[in-house]
Amino acid sequence: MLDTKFIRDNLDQAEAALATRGGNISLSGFRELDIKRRSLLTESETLKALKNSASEEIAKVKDKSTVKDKIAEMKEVSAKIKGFDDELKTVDEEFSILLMTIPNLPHPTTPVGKSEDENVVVRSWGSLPKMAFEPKPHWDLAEDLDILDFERAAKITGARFCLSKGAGARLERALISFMLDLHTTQHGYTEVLPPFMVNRASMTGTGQLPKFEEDLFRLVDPEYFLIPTAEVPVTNIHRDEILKKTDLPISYTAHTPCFRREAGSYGKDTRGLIRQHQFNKVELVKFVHPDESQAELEKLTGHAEKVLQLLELPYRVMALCSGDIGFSACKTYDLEVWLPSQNTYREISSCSSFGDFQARRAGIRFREDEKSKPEFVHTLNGSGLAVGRTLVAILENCQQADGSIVIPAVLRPYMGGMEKITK
RNA sequence: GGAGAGAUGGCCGAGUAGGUCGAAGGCGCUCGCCUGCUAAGCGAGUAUACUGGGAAACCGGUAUCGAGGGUUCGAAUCCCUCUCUCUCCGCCA
Repeated sequence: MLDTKFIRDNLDQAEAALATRGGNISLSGFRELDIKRRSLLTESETLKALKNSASEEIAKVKDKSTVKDKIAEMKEVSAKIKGFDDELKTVDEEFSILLMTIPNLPHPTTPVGKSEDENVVVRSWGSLPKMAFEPKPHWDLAEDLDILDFERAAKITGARFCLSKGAGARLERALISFMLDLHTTQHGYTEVLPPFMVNRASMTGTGQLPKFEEDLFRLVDPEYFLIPTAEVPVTNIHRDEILKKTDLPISYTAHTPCFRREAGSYGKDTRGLIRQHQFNKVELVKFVHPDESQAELEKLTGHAEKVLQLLELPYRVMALCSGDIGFSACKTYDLEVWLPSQNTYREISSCSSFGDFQARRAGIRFREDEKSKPEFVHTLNGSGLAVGRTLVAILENCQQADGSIVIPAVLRPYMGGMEKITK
């Protein structure tokens, strides 16, 4: 959610910034509703002040029969107030829906561009594997090794689910442990294990609702949502709280499964593990002082990169352009890992700063010092990493001519010393 | 699933035959005084949001006693619905 006072005073500037996201985001309704809302508020509150002072007088009088006229008058005033308040409620709802559906303003350092084609390569790491054979896609490798079973998962549930088996299941578990251990012991994050279902208020706090309900799995009774990312429950840990400045920055890491409808992506990535309805992810979430958020984004991105470096997987860092960043984000770096079978880089982590956009929605604040008014913190998060896609990258990058997989050295302690996955 | 109890400010905790209660008191915290140091003591202050005025300091209005609705001139106090917490019973990983 944007700052209403800021938009009120800088409507053109805000509109211009939003225009760089593409689409037609008009703020014309904002001014109208804002004015209407405030004028109703003034009328209603003036009457309420009148009513309050009259009530006080009535209270002082012992013999109520002497204030009959006043009581009758106030009855009318109350009815008028009700009228204004009903109208105000309607306007407020409209106004808040409008505010909730306006995306964040891109950060000045976010490159301007229309689509993902205009994202900017910031840096690359590692050298691409040289294979003296045709690299196989991960689904063929996994099927030959009998470590992933898509067909049976489809039988159990449906399309876009996967059953991991044997060394595959263990490798996934190893990756999760490795990532969590790295972030908690080397990068200063606190591990949390949150609920995988959240309520509507939490989804609204981080920006998935009200606009993106069709992307979510929803339970009907009670109405809960399966989390599409740990960002949701973890950022909401501090919803409606005033944090101590000395507590900042707060850094959490969490492994959770993530659930996504993937509506509207029916044709894409239908084979393999790239796009699933359920996948594991280790998430990094930070609550920081507003002055630190850009520096913290660089740090957080570095923490995600470290995972790829230790796994010796080649990747590149992309700065997403204004047309490609997410709804709540003001700046985003994507990490893209090399996939030999596709001869391209694919997203494996997305690291974003949100400014005070989420904090304002979710009411997450801090005080600069004891006496000052609460201010909104800045929030950030990033994948560190998407586990399923990491598994894909390992299978594809570490494959051998005979179809076996050499396990990255850092994972071997988590695999009981196993060095290679073979038939 | 059944029975019962509860939800008040940073925390604890008063407040139900509706009226001067944004809310006693205590703790904590901040500032000042006192004290050789520490402890103790004394005094003052200490919620949030929206909104009007002001360059600002600040001043005014409104709302908020879990959430929403109702009764009333007036509700923390009465009525209804919902949410959450706790206790006991049942069931269960």
